[in-house]
Amino acid sequence: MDETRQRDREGTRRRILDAARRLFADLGYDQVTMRVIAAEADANIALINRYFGSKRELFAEVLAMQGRFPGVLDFPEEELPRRLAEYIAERLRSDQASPVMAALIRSSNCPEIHDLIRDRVSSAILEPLSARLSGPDAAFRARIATALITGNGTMRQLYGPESSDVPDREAVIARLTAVFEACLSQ
Amino acid sequence: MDETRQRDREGTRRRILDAARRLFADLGYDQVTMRVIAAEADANIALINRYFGSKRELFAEVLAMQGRFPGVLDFPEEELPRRLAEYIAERLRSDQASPVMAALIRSSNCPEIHDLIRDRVSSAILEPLSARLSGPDAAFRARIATALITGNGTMRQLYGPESSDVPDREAVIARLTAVFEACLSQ
DNA sequence: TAAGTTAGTAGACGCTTGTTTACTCGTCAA
DNA sequence: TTGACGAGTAAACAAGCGTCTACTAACTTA
Repeated sequence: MDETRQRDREGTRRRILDAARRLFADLGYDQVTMRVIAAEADANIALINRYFGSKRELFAEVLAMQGRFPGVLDFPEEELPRRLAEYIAERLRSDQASPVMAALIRSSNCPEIHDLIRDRVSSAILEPLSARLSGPDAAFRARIATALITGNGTMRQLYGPESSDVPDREAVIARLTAVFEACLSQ
Repeated sequence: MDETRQRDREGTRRRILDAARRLFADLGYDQVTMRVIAAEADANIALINRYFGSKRELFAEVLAMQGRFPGVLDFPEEELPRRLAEYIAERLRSDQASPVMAALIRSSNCPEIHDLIRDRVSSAILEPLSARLSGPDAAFRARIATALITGNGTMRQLYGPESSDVPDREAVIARLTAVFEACLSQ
């Protein structure tokens, strides 16, 4: 590459961050190498460590980019099962899962970032969900629902987005709503 | 090590297999190195490939060791929710999860063995569970229940075996039974 | 006892990983 | 025009990985 390149610190930083977000979501933390991120971002590999410090810190910044678990949790308690069901139903077929959610599931076994993952699941899903539940054992009920959400991601990862035997959207939502009600009800 | 060692092909093979089962369950496929397996088995590293061909084939053999998803599925349909709930409740606190189950969850993101994991989940959980369900959408209902099982494993991996806010066993089983009923009921 | 088979060993092989160093050169203030 | 700053680059670094080869030595068979 003999061409001269623009000097654009902020732009390069953003390209790296975008590439990292895509790749971490698609492949998980330890299946993504610095060289692949650099190539995808069309940047030099040394710039990743220059701008972010390390791969781990880059991953932390990717996690920090995204907000809470998509607006699903911003509803009154009695609507939560239905909203969560719709969210899962959407993710069952659609090709793109939530990047952060995907990164979490695909990276949960990497010890280097275990604390980042755990804190993120806590602050983005478990705690806000638990806080919305009234009655006893709110934390435990939220934990079961969270297990269902992450488990759905794992199944999707194993079997791909389009499982042959998923019934129509109506039935899926009805079923999942009932399941979340069983998780979350007082 | 100047000591002479016993020549015991079957014994060495079994030591390697046992060490691999433990380590894969505790750490997942790609966090376990051949050298660590060899050390844990007190065997030479070259013997692993001699006896099993490759790391992947060793993992396949570890998966093949174990039978179906622990007897839980050998009950009539109407007992399944309760049995599954008891199984999960047990695994919530106890220190040792099912080795194969743990290995599955901790390794599900490794592309090298993706097909092994998927086939194993299918044959050990998804298909036998689905086969026991009557009525429409059996495969989908089984899939939700499987997501709950694997998701529970993921949560356990993130937060450890002893989560502070787990209610007493009675309440846990009651709650989980209701959730599995919502998953599996016709 | 001599020859052949094979379990076990030590060490290197080629490769990939995250990270770092030494350098080039575009940009802008003095 | 000159000099300093810093974005961008190429190459190397040490460490780790799965795998393989050449060898030793224990057991079996003739």
